[in-house]
Amino acid sequence: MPSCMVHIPPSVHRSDVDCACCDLEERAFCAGLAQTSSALRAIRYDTRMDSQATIFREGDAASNIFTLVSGAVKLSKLMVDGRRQIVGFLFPGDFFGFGHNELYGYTAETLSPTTLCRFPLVSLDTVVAGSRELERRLLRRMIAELSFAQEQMLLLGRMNAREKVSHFLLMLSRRATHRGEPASPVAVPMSRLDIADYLGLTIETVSRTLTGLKKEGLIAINGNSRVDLLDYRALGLVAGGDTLS
Amino acid sequence: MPSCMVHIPPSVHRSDVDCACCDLEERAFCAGLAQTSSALRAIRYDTRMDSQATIFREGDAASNIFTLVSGAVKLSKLMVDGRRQIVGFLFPGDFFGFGHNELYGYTAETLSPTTLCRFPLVSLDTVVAGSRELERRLLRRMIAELSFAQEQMLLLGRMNAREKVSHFLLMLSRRATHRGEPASPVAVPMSRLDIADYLGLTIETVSRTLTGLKKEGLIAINGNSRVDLLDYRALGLVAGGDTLS
DNA sequence: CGCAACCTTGAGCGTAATCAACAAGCGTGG
DNA sequence: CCACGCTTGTTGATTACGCTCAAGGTTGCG
Repeated sequence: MPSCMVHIPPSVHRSDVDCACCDLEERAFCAGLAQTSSALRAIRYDTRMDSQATIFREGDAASNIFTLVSGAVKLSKLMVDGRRQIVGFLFPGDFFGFGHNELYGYTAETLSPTTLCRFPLVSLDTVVAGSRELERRLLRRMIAELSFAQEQMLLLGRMNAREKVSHFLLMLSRRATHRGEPASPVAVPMSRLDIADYLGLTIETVSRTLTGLKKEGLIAINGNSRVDLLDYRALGLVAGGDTLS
Repeated sequence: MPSCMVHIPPSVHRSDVDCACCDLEERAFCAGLAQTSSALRAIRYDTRMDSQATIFREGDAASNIFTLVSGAVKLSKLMVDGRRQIVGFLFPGDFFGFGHNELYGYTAETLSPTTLCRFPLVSLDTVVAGSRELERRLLRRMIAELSFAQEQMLLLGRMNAREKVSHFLLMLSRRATHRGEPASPVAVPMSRLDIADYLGLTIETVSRTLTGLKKEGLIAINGNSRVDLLDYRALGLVAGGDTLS
């Protein structure tokens, strides 16, 4: 890894680092294109952020889209009285920031120190117009996102606490393997409160359910941010026979 | 309305009716394009279906996408034990049928006698490749759909029964006005069970909540499939201050 | 090492689910 | 045209799952 290790100053800066250094490989929506599309590379900004930082807020003018390069991000929506729903957790390779009616529909915050690839939307529009392949990929990603959102609706509307938590752990594991990490000691970068707001539960119920699964020997808990999945088969059963038709 | 009133045989047939007869105007994703894109027009099939008919099932090979021309459609996901989550209700102008991994992620059924515009996906791919504008519109629609799905997550995860039902009625009303129908005596083409499976409630709770709202004078109920919204302001308050930031 | 944030555990409560009976539409056929 | 039966919706009584309120433990960071 030669020029990839070059010093990257903190915070935001115009990137002159070649996309070849991006270790996301085929997982990013822009994978492979940045090499071919100098236009895309030209509008790219690297952004480094601390843990627990706000990337943008619900209702802000949607002016950028982002690819998550390293770290983790949560997307959330708020009600006036403070009730919150987390609508997504993002990991390296995921993208976010498409707004409806020019506004972001959710708040985006980092869960850990994070590296982002930022694309100004106006510039991106013109770039997309120049790349059939890029637009095609964006469409495909949106379809996958929507499909995932519908799965989540099933979880929120029809699963009980045990099913929700099991499903959540299996999802973390599946996504970890998808980006080349081990399936079992799975990293849980989000707090219990975040998990609760993602699953439509309270923090107490999440905690109780996790201890329940632990006592049954399905999982082991290491220091609150790491969970071993000891019995996938049983967890899958608890998760309640995924949407079978 | 001249040639628009031509006889259309029942069931599926290759359409030779001009899209100009489509009264969806700018609401359909293909609006305006069918006139200009003879390719799109060429692959279009009209489909008529009875009420309570299955258009496709969750897990079927995704081979078509559809635009709803008239009638209403529900999209649902099933769990092995029969629990069901409705992930969307569709009205004229809406489109559906994009599958993830070549498979439909939900079952689509009609709620009333329905007219569909069906586009074979393989053909559409090539058509889309020929129309920048078409692809752009599809992407925009997907973003709007995703945004709506995230709203629904907030509803399913964080709202109580009263808020869910009020929100639901207001949504029906808003969408009715969007397609040029009156806001208040709003058509409710779906059963109580469908509403329950959409809101993550039981049929009894939906019923009780509706009678509750009726007794408070916020709505009036006409024959189970028509509701008058008597007090938008109050309903909006009950709906619990929409996602405010 | 000390403190503060986060997590766990417990007791009691409340909302919506469940179980059950009844009413109201609605389509069919006598 | 009305009676019948079936489907759909409403209402009631009771239960249970997860929420709330409260206290006690951990963890990790300065």
